[in-house]
Amino acid sequence: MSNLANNIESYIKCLLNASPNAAILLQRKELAERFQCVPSQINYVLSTRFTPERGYLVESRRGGGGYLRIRRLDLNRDKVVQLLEMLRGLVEDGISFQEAIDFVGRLTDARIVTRREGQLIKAAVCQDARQMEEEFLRSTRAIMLARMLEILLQDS
Amino acid sequence: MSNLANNIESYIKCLLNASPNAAILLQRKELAERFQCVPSQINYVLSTRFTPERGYLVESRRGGGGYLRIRRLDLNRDKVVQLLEMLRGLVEDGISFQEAIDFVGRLTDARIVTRREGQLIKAAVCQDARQMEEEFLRSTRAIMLARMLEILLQDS
DNA sequence: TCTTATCTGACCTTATCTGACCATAGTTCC
DNA sequence: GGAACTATGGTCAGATAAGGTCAGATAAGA
Repeated sequence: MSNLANNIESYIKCLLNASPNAAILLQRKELAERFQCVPSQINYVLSTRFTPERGYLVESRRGGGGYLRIRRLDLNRDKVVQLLEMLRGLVEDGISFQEAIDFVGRLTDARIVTRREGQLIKAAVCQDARQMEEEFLRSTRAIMLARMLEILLQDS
Repeated sequence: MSNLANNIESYIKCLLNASPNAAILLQRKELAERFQCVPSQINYVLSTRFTPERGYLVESRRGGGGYLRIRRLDLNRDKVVQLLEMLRGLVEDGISFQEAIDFVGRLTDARIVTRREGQLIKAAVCQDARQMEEEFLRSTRAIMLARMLEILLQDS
């Protein structure tokens, strides 16, 4: 269903797509006015949708002439390989379910995996807890994700 | 034999039939109001009638702008029906690693999944034992496989 | 009567949205 | 240069708007 947050999110993404370098500069107040909401609603959207985990970078500046700069960091294959390295190294820390979901989102956005493949990965990674501890789950998830990524990166 | 649950069930099925892609998006509260019952009655109907075993998928989201999305899986193809049969047994008995591998082989042979997708599934399913017991692994594997199959059965 | 299916309501969790108050960066005026 | 003013953006608690769960009451069948 379409709520304010979703609308603002799509609007920003649309602007980002239209931008040649996947970066936009805008004002919080203006955006809030366009959607007829309080300015802090913009912060809500930014903090829930445009997170680093999802591949976005937000900078801002207060005061007169203040602004918001939103950038989308696109993953390329090399970056994924790097991330994979990290992931393998960090098997102890593991990865949360949400982090995994966000990561897969980035992969699909960057066309590194298809939508269907992305869903497949998510399905695999979303194991239900049952008697397992979160500690253990995190690490299992990381291992599995790493293995799946390896497969996807090696061919094609 | 027309009770509330049955009426709600038919109503939803009717909407699904009218939908071009066999998927609908609605609100629990609204539906409850239409049938003048408590919202939780909707959950009852969903959990007894629109189960994966019966070929449906239900997603939902809470909060402002929350929704229920109900999808009917395309069960026309014989192959899919067969898969569902297999899937049903799967979760109870669990599945060994080799069985899983073989199963995926059949899926690729039948062109239900691509080679790449098949590898992905295998990668996910081949979890290393570590401290887990085989009994537990079998069931974890089965559940995961079932979840992935569910995804694949969705009309991409 | 006994069992199973329905149905309800109280209580819980999550997502969204607002407004009051805070922090920072220019601008103006002395 | 500094004080006062103005223009932004940031934070956070609390209100609002959904959907989820579960125990227990009720109804329908066997």
